Amino acid sequence: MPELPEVETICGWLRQGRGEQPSLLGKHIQRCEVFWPRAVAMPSIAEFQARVVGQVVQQIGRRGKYLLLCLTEDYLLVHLRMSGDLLVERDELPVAPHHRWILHFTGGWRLAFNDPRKFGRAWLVQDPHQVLADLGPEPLDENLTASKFHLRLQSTHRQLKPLLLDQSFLAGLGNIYTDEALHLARLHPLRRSDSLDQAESQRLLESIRQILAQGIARHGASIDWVYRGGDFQNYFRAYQRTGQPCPACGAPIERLVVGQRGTHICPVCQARPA
DNA sequence: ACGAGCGCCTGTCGGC
DNA sequence: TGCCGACAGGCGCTCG
Repeated sequence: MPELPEVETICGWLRQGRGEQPSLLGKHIQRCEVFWPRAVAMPSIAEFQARVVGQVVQQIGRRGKYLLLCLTEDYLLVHLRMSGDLLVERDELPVAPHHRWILHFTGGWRLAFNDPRKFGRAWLVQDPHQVLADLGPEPLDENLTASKFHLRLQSTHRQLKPLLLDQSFLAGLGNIYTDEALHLARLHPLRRSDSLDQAESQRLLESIRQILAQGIARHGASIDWVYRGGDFQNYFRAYQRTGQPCPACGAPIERLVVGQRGTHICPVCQARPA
């Protein structure tokens, strides 16, 4: 499920708690179970389990689509990929069907990584840079100015959509928020990045930020069978709205495939490049 | 440098 | 009803 707003939402819930669920800050890891070994990318399962036990959660953050738990001695990084979720739940509950690993805390709570499609991964490392080194800038970071963003776009000759999905160009956008941002910016996903003028680049950056801010404010999108509590799916402009009217001009939204990803555009607002 | 194709996985949905 | 292909919020790899 996870793009930047969903990961940011989960990050906030882990940090601040949610309803009955407590914050994980200060929680002491007592035991660790792994049910799907490939869900742990690094280190070995044995070392992962041995090292994580006894550590305390000190900080919780996000970088791109990665969740970062800063522990006493190590960092636990989690990437949810397509279907992953992190759940804080009572330790006496039965293990749900798609739980891939569980951290048991003292005090009767646990953190479960649930992931039907098994694409998600966790890393336990001393230095997060080992995993995050190739990530591009955070789109919401004010240090990313419109002129810097324009220069980054000019530095390559790629289709806008695959470029925005490239995490080394910009960290955090996925298929939903890319389609939404391109629609808001009135830019066709096949436009070449170095064809944008200064004003278009600025419009794109502002659109990305506006869409991400809305997504975060709505606690992300909840679609398909995975429900997590966000409702941004009710405000989609283009994504998965094939045939429905464009909110700006009323023309029917079209679906095409760009870079092997389903892509949704308004054929009127987002003019196809020559 | 860039993009297509494919693998990794499970589940859902629409068509026949 | 049952089967089958298309598709799904991601990303790393190979190949041209």
